[in-house]
Amino acid sequence: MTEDNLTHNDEIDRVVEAWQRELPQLDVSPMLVLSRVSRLARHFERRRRAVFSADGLAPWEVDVLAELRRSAPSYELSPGDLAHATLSDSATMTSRIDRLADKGFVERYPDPDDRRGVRVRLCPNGFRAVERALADLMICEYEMLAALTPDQRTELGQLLRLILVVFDAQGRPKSPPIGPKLPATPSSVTPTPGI
Amino acid sequence: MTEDNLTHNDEIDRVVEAWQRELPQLDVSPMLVLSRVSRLARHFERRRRAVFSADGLAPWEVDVLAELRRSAPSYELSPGDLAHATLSDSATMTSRIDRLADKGFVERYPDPDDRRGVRVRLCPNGFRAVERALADLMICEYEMLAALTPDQRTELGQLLRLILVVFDAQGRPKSPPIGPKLPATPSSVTPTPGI
DNA sequence: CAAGATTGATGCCTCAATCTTG
DNA sequence: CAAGATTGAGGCATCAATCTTG
Repeated sequence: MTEDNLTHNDEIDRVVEAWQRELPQLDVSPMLVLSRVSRLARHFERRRRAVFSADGLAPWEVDVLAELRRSAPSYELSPGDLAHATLSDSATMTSRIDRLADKGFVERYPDPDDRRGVRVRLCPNGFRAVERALADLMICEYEMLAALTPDQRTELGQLLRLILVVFDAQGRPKSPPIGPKLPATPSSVTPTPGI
Repeated sequence: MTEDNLTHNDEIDRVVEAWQRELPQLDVSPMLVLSRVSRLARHFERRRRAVFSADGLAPWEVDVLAELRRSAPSYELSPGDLAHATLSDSATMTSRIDRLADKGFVERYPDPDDRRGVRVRLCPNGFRAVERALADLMICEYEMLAALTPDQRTELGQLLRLILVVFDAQGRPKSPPIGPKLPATPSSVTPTPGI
């Protein structure tokens, strides 16, 4: 019965097949890439949560600490930098820094060059935590890619980059890089950024 | 022109380069795949939010309604089915169904075959909403993949499936497929599901 | 006014019970 | 006891408004 020839294997294959049956006039083939990306990201996030919980950390904590760790040798960034780097809201970052400071992982101090600004510095405590978490994470990630050959991993990374480059290149504007783009009523917005 | 050095282009290239500088002893190459997946998923989620907001819908609403829409011809599923299909918590699904029922998109009624169970049925209201949202989403997704040739899209989908199959195949057990154990010592776990 | 950061309100998700039924 | 669904508590994110400084 279920002896399909290699083509119908994961959940997305079944989803796309169902859409083609229900809405034959709609081309849902982009799902074969993007729904898989979403779904895989959710699985990955669950793994990250499990791995980090062994160290008493949450994924968002590692995200922030890792950003600071990589900013060596100063080990400090502004909240705005952190928000942009982690693709999160500015208000979210304020809250995150509060909690990380409470745990002694980072400390805040006023930016000497700009009185509006703040600098967030990584404490030794956070330094050790993030390095341990990262090592654990790499073991987990390595396992997740076990089904791929080295060449396939390289190829997969390159293909994903082709899509990401569009976002990260024009990524400077903190506003959503591309507007809602003609859903039903283009309400006089979105000057059509050149893709 | 852009033929030779297209190696350092997206954010993940810079991240990996920084880690190799800071922690040369740690192999972070899995990030070239998995960090890109995560990051792309976040970008994608933002787009989805923007697209659906034009229809007055949230991404999680479309997720649930789409699952019901594809369950034709009955157009009904149990909360547990929906939770599993959308990779979300059982409690989350209860809350979602509450809110969708308030909006008249779905309705709940007791399972005639199992008095513990509940059936969730798609209302005409939700039927129309999800079909419109899906059409808008496909336009958005198509644009996001514009940088790829058809062959590249196919290839990318296949490579992602190789990873997903491992999750979706053994996905039956509701417990996290792999325990939070072994942060440092790969002792005896990971039964290596035979692809 | 614009940029940077913060605050409070609101909404959604996760987790640990709890209740009912098989 | 196990499965299915629900509840309430707590945590985190998002949004709009605010305050300060360039």
